[in-house]
Amino acid sequence: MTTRKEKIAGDLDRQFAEMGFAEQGVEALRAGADVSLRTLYKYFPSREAMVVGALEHRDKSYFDWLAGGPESGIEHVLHPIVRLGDWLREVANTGCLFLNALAEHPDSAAIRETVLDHKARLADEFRIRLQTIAPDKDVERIAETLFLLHEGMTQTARLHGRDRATEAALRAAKAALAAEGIA
Amino acid sequence: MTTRKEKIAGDLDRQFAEMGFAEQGVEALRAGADVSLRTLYKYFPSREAMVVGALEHRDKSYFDWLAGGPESGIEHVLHPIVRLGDWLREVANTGCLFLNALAEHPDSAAIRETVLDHKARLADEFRIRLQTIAPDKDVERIAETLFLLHEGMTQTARLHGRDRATEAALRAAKAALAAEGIA
DNA sequence: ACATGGGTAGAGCGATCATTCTACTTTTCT
DNA sequence: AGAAAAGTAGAATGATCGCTCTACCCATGT
Repeated sequence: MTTRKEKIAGDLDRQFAEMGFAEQGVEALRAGADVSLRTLYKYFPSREAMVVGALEHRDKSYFDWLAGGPESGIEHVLHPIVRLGDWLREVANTGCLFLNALAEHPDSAAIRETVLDHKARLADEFRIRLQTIAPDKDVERIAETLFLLHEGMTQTARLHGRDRATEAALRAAKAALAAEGIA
Repeated sequence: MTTRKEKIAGDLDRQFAEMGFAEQGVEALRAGADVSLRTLYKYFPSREAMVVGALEHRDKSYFDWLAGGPESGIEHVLHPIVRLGDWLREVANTGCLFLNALAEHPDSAAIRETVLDHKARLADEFRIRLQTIAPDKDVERIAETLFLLHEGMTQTARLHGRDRATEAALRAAKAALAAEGIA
């Protein structure tokens, strides 16, 4: 079951993603979530808390999105990049919500922490998957490369189109894995 | 010789880079550029024009920064990525000013155009360099990969540190070139 | 000498911002 | 049924925003 707070957080996520952070005043957020100002402030007592709430919602959504997929082989490792391609095609393609938030609020400690936490967990995702299929390799180093490709793909997609970006990232990932002796 | 407008644009660039776009009101920009409000508005008749001016200044700075370097071989192609590493170490490491601006002003046509123009020219930079050393290869496709690595490196640097990001990008670039038969 | 162009300082304007508050209604639980 | 909790609408507040305007200053060139 989803609580009211979670529902509102989802609405905030969607609105920040569609319209950016700067252009969305609290009144617009309220209208988009279809709640009263009082209720909105009850769950998210400041605009900063609304941003953090939206990011936490997006964090959950995205890791849910990555769940499943091949359990072994190189596909297991590449799966997050493939799923990012699906996300860009099916959900949204407006850059990284976390990095956009960081760009907009560079001196909010709470937002910064939420972003860094999400990105650290994403890097872990690649490490864990690599550890599963190639524990004898330099997992740390290869995971860093895959993480970099994931970030680059997100940004390139909004500039050059999703499909070109997805293809480039997957090709580069395979080349990087091959160079490390992972086929 | 640098005109007054160019000097102010440089100040705007620096301020947006250091403090982000959202937190900088026009009065703060004025103070940072050490001019009067009237003069600032004379050269940049709106806040949007100030953002565009800063981006155009950054565009020039960055392509100047990429100039020079090895004239042949794989180093010629990798040079922009090496120089990005220098930039992140010596100049600033706060993500991409252009993408940050786009995140902050998603529905300003002028800003969007300035950003897309810069990124298109950056992609061209890789194409031209590839054309020089490997005109028989699929320049378009390989350039896309290098562009993606450049973008990913910029974002990864502020999350995981410049040096790790630089190493990962260079390694991935070499692997991608090797996979295409460019040594 | 003095007009002119380009500069300064900073007050003022209307709009919008995040946030709080009052007053009322609906839902939920016992 | 009735109390308590949780919702609604939306006005009010004070701060800040982008931007304009007035009034004055100081170089420079003929």
